[in-house]
Amino acid sequence: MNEAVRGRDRERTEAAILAAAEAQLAEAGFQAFGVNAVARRAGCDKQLIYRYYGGLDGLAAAVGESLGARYTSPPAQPPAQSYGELTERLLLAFLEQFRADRLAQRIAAWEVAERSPLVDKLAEARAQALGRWMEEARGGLTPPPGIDAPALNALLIGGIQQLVLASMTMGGFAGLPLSEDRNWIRARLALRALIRGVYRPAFAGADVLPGS
Amino acid sequence: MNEAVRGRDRERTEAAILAAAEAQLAEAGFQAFGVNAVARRAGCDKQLIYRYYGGLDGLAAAVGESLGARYTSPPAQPPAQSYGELTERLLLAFLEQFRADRLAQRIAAWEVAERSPLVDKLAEARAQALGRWMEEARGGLTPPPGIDAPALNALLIGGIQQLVLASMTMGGFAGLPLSEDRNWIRARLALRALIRGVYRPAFAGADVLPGS
DNA sequence: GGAGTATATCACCAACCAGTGACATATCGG
DNA sequence: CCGATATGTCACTGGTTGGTGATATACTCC
Repeated sequence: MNEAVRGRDRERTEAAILAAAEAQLAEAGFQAFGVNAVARRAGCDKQLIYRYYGGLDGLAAAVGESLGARYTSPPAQPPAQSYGELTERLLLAFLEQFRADRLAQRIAAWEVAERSPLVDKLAEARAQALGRWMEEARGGLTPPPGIDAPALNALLIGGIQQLVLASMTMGGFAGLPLSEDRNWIRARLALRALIRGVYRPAFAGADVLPGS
Repeated sequence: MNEAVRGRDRERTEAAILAAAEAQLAEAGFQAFGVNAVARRAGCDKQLIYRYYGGLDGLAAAVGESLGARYTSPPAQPPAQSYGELTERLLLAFLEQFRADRLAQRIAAWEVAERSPLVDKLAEARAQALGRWMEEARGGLTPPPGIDAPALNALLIGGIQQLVLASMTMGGFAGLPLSEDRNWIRARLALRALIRGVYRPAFAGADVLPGS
């Protein structure tokens, strides 16, 4: 993707750099996310990263902005009957979503590894996208009284993230070998059991476990 | 801690290097865990790291071995009446333990950031220590039928880890501002609610929440 | 005391990194 | 057509890293 290939087109070049940045972060991880590596991958000089994005920080901010579009609304479903049912659907969907999104995984790993203005922008973008995604699907439902939904969600979302992240690097977590699909089914069932346990007794149907 | 200070004493030097390694990893994180940094902190030449530990890998392995002693058994308590009660106690204790152990946090963050023989040794040591710790407290109790304890534990432990790690770097997680102590109480209550939800109905007493 | 060895330090290498100034060339407006 | 500007490339600095060979110094045993 050098000049000879694509001509002198700033827009195209900027797009190429942004794409290279996302690819580099997703495939090689945040440790290998540097000006040199991105420029190499984009097939242009690193100077352009400084000129067009003001350095790696600006580039990361651009990645963050382009991140919002990744969280597509879950496919239209019959509206949930209760907050518990909604939570179950959302968190199971989040598991699949997150498991399939290497870029989000890398950012999540980055968030817990280091604090820097660079990762702050990405983390904020990811958090907002996730927040919007959940808010959009909520449909006016509110948690039943006596239920601290934000705390419960934080714990469960965190558990999901940890399972996915650990499965990618260590192949499992806390004794669960998550390289095998059948153990992912166990994880989904456990997640469902936890959710149903706290949001009981308002549970009637929905015994189908998506993704299994 | 150079030669003039401590004399020529291999044992002492090795101990100094190991201590420096743990301190460096705990305080500065795995990104700053390198031969140069450890040697600087230990006040000796990095050559000694190669001579005595065979490089950074061996040093990491040594850190891992010395890691087992960090997980002290929880203070003797009246034996748990049920597996659910035991789980509640253990996971709440794990939260406090992990929150206070910067070294364990750094290793946990490392585990999800990178796969390398270096982190493998540390991760394995941490996993084994955690496993022993839980096994030791189990006291012959077995999960009730229909309960997938390993999967549940993995999810909940993962959630705890994620909350702690995210609170250290981002100051919160998924909308929970974990810089405030009162929100940590919410997290503990949510954890307890989740556990009690799945292990119901075998719950009678134990309404005191440790650490609040 | 003197030889030999263990211990510690120094000096250096090649590779990589972020960042910048100078230069070349294509494109567009007068 | 020619100059100005946008775009792209090159070359270099200063700094850090992991790793290694050579050297200096202290300790030990004969």
